[in-house]
Order: sequence, then structure tokens, then C-alpha cells
Amino acid sequence: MRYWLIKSEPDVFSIDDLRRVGREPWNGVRNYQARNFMRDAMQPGDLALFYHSNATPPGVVGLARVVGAPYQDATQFDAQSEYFDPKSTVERPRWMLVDFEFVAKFPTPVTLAQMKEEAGLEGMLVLQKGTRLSITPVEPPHFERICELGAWDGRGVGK
DNA sequence: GCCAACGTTGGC
DNA sequence: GCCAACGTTGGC
Repeated sequence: MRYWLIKSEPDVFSIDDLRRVGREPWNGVRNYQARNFMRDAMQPGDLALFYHSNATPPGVVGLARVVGAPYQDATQFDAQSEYFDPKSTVERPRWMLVDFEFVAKFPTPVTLAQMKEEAGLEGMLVLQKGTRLSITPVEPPHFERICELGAWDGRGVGK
């Protein structure tokens, strides 16, 4: 199993939104590196730290899980969508996504400030200066440490 | 609102 | 293929 961090602006789609809908296509990603992670590297069952960006405060607020195989992001073909991509065609779609399902909301959010101070988390991609990538891989020890800091009891995973 | 960092675009 | 201009991200 691999671990990830996915960013979302809570004004657009928050951890509470994910809990409410249960499962969500991770659409609107328009960065090739992030797309490649979803298309080529994610496996069903992988866990992701759910990060609120452009939030007060920014930080990891819970967990999500990859469900199903990658497929085309439908919004790229929708002229009414803000994610419409006129250069994408049905024959050769540019943008692929996976679905995420809700796993847990942390009892205690782990703020970005806290993460920066935490010695065990140094080297995390999301903490590096200028990292705007909306999806990044996460090392298992970093993942585990953040779950501890979030006071997550482990509920939501397993069978 | 500001602005640094970064990715993309398009002229050449 | 270079690179300046531009748009976006996202913390503060």
C-alpha cells in the first residue's frame, strides 16, 4: 500500500463534503505530475491524507481512500465546467482521475505550522518551499506520525 | 491583498 | 528549443 496527500480547498470541497457524499471523483486536477500519480501509481485501498489548502489554518484534517481504477475526468469535455479543456478529446483524453472515499476525520486537525515544527516530518514533499503540487506521495513514517498527531484511533480502515 | 514560486503558453 | 510573459497556487 502507498500513501498520499491530496489538497483541497475547503470552500470548494472539504473533508465534511467528502463525509457527506461518501465517494467523490477527484476531478479538476490539471497538473500532469498529479495526474500521473492518479493514473499510474495509485492503487485501490491506498490511503491519502486529506489536506485543506487556502484554509484557516491550512493542514491535514482527515483520511481518504482510493477506490476503483483510474478513468477519464468527465469535466474536461464539459464546456460549461470550469475544468473544461478544449484541447482534450474523447479519443485522446488528457485528464484521468480516481475516486476517493471518506475514511475518517481527525479528532485533532494537524496544522501546517505544526507539521513544519515536527522533527519527524522534515522532508515531506508538501512542506518543501514552493511545492504547489496538489497530490504528493507520502512516506509511511510520515503518514503514521500525522495520524498520531491527528489523534486518529484507526477507525475506518480494515475489512 | 500581497507576492514568491512554479507551470504553461506561444512567439521566434 | 529557448525563454519571456502570463496565469495559478497557496501561505501569510
